[in-house]
Amino acid sequence: MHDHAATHDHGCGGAQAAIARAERLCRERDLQFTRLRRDVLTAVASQTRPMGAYDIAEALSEPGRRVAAVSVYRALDFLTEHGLVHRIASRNAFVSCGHSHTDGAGLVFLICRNCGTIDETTAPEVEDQLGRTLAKAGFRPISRILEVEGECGACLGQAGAEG
Amino acid sequence: MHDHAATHDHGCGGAQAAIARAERLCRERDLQFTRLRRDVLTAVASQTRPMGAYDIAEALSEPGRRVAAVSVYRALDFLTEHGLVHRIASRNAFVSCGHSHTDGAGLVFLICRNCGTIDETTAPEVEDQLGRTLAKAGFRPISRILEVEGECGACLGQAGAEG
DNA sequence: GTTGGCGGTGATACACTGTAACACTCGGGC
DNA sequence: GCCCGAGTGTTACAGTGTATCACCGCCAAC
Repeated sequence: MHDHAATHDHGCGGAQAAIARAERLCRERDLQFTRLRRDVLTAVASQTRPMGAYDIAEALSEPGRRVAAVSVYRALDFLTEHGLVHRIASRNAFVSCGHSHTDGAGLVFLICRNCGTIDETTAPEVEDQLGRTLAKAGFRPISRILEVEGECGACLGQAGAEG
Repeated sequence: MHDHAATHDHGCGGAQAAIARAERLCRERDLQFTRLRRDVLTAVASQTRPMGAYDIAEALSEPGRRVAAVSVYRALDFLTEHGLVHRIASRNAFVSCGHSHTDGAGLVFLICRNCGTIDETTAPEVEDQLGRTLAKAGFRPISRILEVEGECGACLGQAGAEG
């Protein structure tokens, strides 16, 4: 249950890509990509499951370097503000952004109830329909969260093979 | 900001309807609609804005009757389990269900950033599209949350009239 | 070189959100 | 009377997030 490997470009390899993207974005926007922010992003991006702020703080703490949760929150604020990580409201946790758009709009998060892996996709048709529904209701959207909990394809395949 | 009135069937009148619906549902399913559960539902249904569990506990406490948050949580568990109230993940708060379906599927919550009012609607077209997207991704959904933050029609109308 | 401002960080404390565990009450069945 | 189960009261505690202040490093100004 705890050693479920990444199914696509997350995992340890994904962390490097996330870091590279962050470095580029910070250079473009003249932002400081400090060590703490890099470390927090690395920790989050090395997992396919959402990490809590305190988990991150613990993961980053070593003998001789204690990272307080409050520092992690500040780094997460920065990273989420610039679309490098996303907050999963239903879990109070964070995942690295798997895309390169970094605008944070129109995302759908698929959270597997079995293995805990989070998949991040976009669904333009859903966004279109939702936009129409909101317009009809006279509501002007600013941000939205769409999180689906269920069973991912990998777990369904395993269950089918085993059962 | 704090005296914004209900825009439709919420408010003090909505509470009575919610209670009536809850009583009927509990009778049908042979559930206990106890005083605490009724009081919690009344408190939640009398507001158009989502209430935190501790807000509810405070609202229910009087001289001579202290309602602990943990009791409120248990009542909320019961009420959410039977679709009488909904949890707003992005706010860690709860609202009374404005519909009579009580199955909790396919709901969209519209949260006004200005007045804090929550509107609850269904959007079958959005659900259809989302279902197709999930099927294409090989993901079997069990539950989903869809919460939109923005500006409600009432506030947009006021801003337009004032500005 | 020193000073002063500013953004980021460290650290403590605190507020808010949610759960675990246990005792008690109340009603129904034996 | 006794047991039993559901609901509630109570305390304690874990998890999540913010406020506040001090410190540090960098850079610009003097």
